[in-house]
Order: sequence, then structure tokens, then C-alpha cells
Amino acid sequence: MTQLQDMYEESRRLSQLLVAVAEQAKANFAQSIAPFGIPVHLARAVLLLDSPAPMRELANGLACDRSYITSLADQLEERGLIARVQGDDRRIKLLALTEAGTTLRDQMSDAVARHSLVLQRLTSEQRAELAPILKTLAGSGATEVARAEC
Amino acid sequence: MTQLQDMYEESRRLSQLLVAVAEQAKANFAQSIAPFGIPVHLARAVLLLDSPAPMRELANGLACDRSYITSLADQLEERGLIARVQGDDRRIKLLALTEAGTTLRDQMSDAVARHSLVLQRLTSEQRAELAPILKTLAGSGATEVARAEC
DNA sequence: TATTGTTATACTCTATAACTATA
DNA sequence: TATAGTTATAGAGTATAACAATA
Repeated sequence: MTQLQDMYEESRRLSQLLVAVAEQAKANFAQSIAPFGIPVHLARAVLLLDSPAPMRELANGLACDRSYITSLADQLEERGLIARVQGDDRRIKLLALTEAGTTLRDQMSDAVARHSLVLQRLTSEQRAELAPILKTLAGSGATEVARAEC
Repeated sequence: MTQLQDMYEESRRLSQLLVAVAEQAKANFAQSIAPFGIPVHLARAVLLLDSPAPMRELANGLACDRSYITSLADQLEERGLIARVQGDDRRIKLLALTEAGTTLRDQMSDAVARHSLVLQRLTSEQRAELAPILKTLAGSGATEVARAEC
């Protein structure tokens, strides 16, 4: 009984810690991209556009509605970071990074990695230890991994 | 050079995984409290109100503005979960759980712990391994741990 | 008929600024 | 003067529903 309660208490603390760390990781991400003068939601889209992708695909990738992607695309276009390109299926529009977009993506990707908490605070041994546990935790939801961060 | 890039790549993946897991943990939290018919932001407040606390304190705890706490308190009051109590300093109002609030908090606390990913997917060995790494990751931000989950 | 992207609109969460009452 | 809470208002981010073009 007490044993069970203790286990609950422990896992509660662990969950809190996990979410707290993730919040920090997000704040860290925001800080890493801040110098580039681009809001977080646009940055995530740019980082996701490794190759030209249908808007629908981006909607899946960011786990949000198609209509929201339209507004993201508008903003990215205004900034000259992407272009809308006709797909073979003429209903489809591909979002393709412009040269400026590609440059920005590379720079941001680098900055994000370099400043990451994981890199700054953990030894390579700790990282090696952490990875499999997180994978287990991610479980079947691992398919959605791409979504969450971007 | 390539070694550095590899390390970046590894830590990028790890960060993504971390955030993805945390997203799942949050979704899990939401699911755990869903049966109680209370929105997430109210649930967090209730779980934080272990003992009567000034609204100011709750604002710190939830890392948000005082004005937002006013609206949370209004909603919690409407639901009969808390009462506003005069503090000794008469500028201060303490938020105190009612009997219904206390009952709800206990039930939710239990449900959240029981359904937690950490408990469901990890062995106690893995949990023991994870804890110190997360603490390291949380680093000096550990003070803000209470904030993030609640 | 089903799907892609678009438009117009509305909602949720949260903050800012100005205010009141205490201290 | 500074602080606690309140009010009114506004903004960011995102969704819903109806629509046009294409399949």
C-alpha cells in the first residue's frame, strides 16, 4: 500500500521532471532561433521542409489543420523563404524552400543543435543511456516523433 | 568535423525525442483527467493548491500573470472547487480548496499517477536510471520544476 | 464523390494596462 | 510609494465550416 503510494509519488515526480525538462528544451529552441528574427512556428515549418512537400504533408508533420498551413505558407512567402510550386496532381501545391530559405534552415539547424541542452549538459555516456529509455517511453507513439519538435 | 556533425545529429534526435515524449506525457495527463470533466488549466491549478495559497503564489507556480489567475479563480469558484479567503494582510486573498475541490484533487492526483507513461512503460530500473539524468538536464532550472507540470 | 488548398470567421489561452484597496 | 487582486481589452495561435478547383 505505502509501497504503491511511493511508486506513484516517484513516477509523479519523474513525469513532472520530464515535462519541465521539455519546457526548458522548447525555451532553449526559441532562444536558439531568436537571433534569426523568425517566430517559433515559422521556424519549425522551415526546419521541416527538408525537401519540397505538399501542404497537406506539412499539416500532418506539424499536427495541425490544413487551413493553418495556408496562413503559415503566406507568412513564409512574404518573408521570401518558400515558394508555392504546382504539383503533378494539380490540386497539390508543394512548399519549396527558396535559396534564402535553405540558407536559413541550415543556419538554424546548426544553431539549435549547438545550443541544445542535451549537448550542453550531458556527457556522451549520459546521452547513450538516455536514448533507449526515451525510445521506450515514446513507445508506439514513436511515429509521431517527427511531429512534436520539428 | 564529421564527428562533430554526428554529435549534432545525435543530440538533435535526442532533443526531438525528449520533446515528443513530453508531448505524450501531456496528452496522457489530459486523458487522465478527462473523466473528471475539468479543463487542463483548471486541473493544474487544483493540483497545485495543496494548501490555501495567495493568488500571487499560484501565479508564480503556474508561471503566468496575476490577471489570469483571477479568471482561473473565477472559474474554479463557479465550479465550487475553491473559495477565496481573506488573508491576514487584507490585500491578499487565499485560494482554498473546498471539500469538493479536495476530493477532486485527490482523485485526479491518483488517476494521473496511475496512468503515467513513466509508470506504464518503464521498469523500476529504468526509472532509477532516468531520474538522475533528467535532474542533470533540468540543471539550475530545477527550481522551476514545480511550474511546468503541476 | 472525395481531396487539396483557400477564405472568412470564431474560439481559447494568456498578457497588458489601468484601476481599487490596502500596506 | 509599492503591492494584491480586478477589470476591460487585445493579441497570438489555431480550429471550423463553407467553398473552388481538380481528381
